[in-house]
Amino acid sequence: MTDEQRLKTEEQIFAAAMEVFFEKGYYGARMQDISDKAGINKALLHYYYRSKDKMFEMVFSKTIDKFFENMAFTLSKDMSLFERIEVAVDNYISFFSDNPHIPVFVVQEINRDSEAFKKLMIDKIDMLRNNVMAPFVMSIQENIAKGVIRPIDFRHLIVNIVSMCIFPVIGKPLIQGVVFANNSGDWNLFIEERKKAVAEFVINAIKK
Amino acid sequence: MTDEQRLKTEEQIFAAAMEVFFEKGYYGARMQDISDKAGINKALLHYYYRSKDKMFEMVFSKTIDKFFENMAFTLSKDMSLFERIEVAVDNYISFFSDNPHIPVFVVQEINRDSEAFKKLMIDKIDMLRNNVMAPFVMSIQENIAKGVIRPIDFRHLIVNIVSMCIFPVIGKPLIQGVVFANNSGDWNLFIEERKKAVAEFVINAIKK
DNA sequence: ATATAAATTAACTATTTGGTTAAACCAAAT
DNA sequence: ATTTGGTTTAACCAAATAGTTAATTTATAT
Repeated sequence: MTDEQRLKTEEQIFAAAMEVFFEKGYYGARMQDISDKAGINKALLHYYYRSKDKMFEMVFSKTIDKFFENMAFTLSKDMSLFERIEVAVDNYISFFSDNPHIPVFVVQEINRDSEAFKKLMIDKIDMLRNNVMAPFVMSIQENIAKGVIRPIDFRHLIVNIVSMCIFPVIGKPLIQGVVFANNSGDWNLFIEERKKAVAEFVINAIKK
Repeated sequence: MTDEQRLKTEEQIFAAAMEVFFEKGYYGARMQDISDKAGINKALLHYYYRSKDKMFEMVFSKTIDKFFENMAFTLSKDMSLFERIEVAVDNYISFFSDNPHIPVFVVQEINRDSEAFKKLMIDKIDMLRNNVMAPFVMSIQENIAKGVIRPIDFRHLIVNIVSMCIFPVIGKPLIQGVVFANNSGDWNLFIEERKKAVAEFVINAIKK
């Protein structure tokens, strides 16, 4: 069996594992379901990934990486504060709604075992804080000093932005019920609109 | 055995079931854990609540009720739009942070079986829409007409408010990592601050 | 006090689940 | 052709799990 095929099998398993863990979470995921989805024998799961725990750990770790990479990507550019906000919001909403399982999965699992998550996060946190937080916070301070925006606690601002981008995806059934009365309306249109709506909302909230 | 004692047993079981389902979710909850926590024999669970499914259904239903009641409570008063926002935000943040397991549980379970949730919600949705949404939306339209606030899509406004109130609770480990660098700072203080910060943020965002 | 009905338990069952094992398979090297 | 080493599978195992049963205890009514 060639290297390509070996990798293919391993990757197929991993892809299947992601799907199942995303949909069912750690407790709900079944090794049998994963091997069925990958089209291989269940024993192969343990051949390539020793245990459910190890397998989950790799899926979770990779997902957190992807999550953080996306959080870090856009804000590292050199832009004005308002541009930064526009681009970040657009990027976050795109990412979350293109990968709707990820936010639900991440929220579920960081609350199931928050210590494991914090340990996992330690390595990536500095990158995020240096590349994203720091320049963003500096930009905020500058604009406050220049009198362009109101004085505001950057922690609340950041949490506000992320909340508005991420919650609609994880609260979709709730929002569809309350806002759309389950007529489901055009959810994709609603999310598309939010890219502009949220950015405007934030900028209006801080602009003097 | 007296009526009080009978009720006491049933209620103890229910309370234990809530705790375990809140903490572990449907898939992670174990009937044995629930009976241990209630201090009774496992068979009693089935004596009072036929199955895990039925028991979960009752816990979930009661939780959704509590959730919706809280969402509905404050906005039903007769206040100005800005007062409404202040009171609603204060109330939502208080409720969610006093019952931090509820938002995580609800988000987890509405995504696990969103159809079951929608069915459950149908009865309560009209109440919520009539008592909360309708007067709030009317107030928004009035204030737009009077030129007090910018024209804004009420759906996005509502989703924004709820997002900023609920997400910090369900994303706590993430936020603690990114914003507090896991020094955990004073989380309770941060949440307390948000009651004012979010209300101000929203009002500034819409005020002309 | 005794009969009756409800509450409670210990012990059990059937099924599911993560994980193992030994044999079969297959590709490449000799 | 045969050996060799990694890959894959069918069959199996032990523990866990939701649910059941039959017996015991407790409370209530007569």
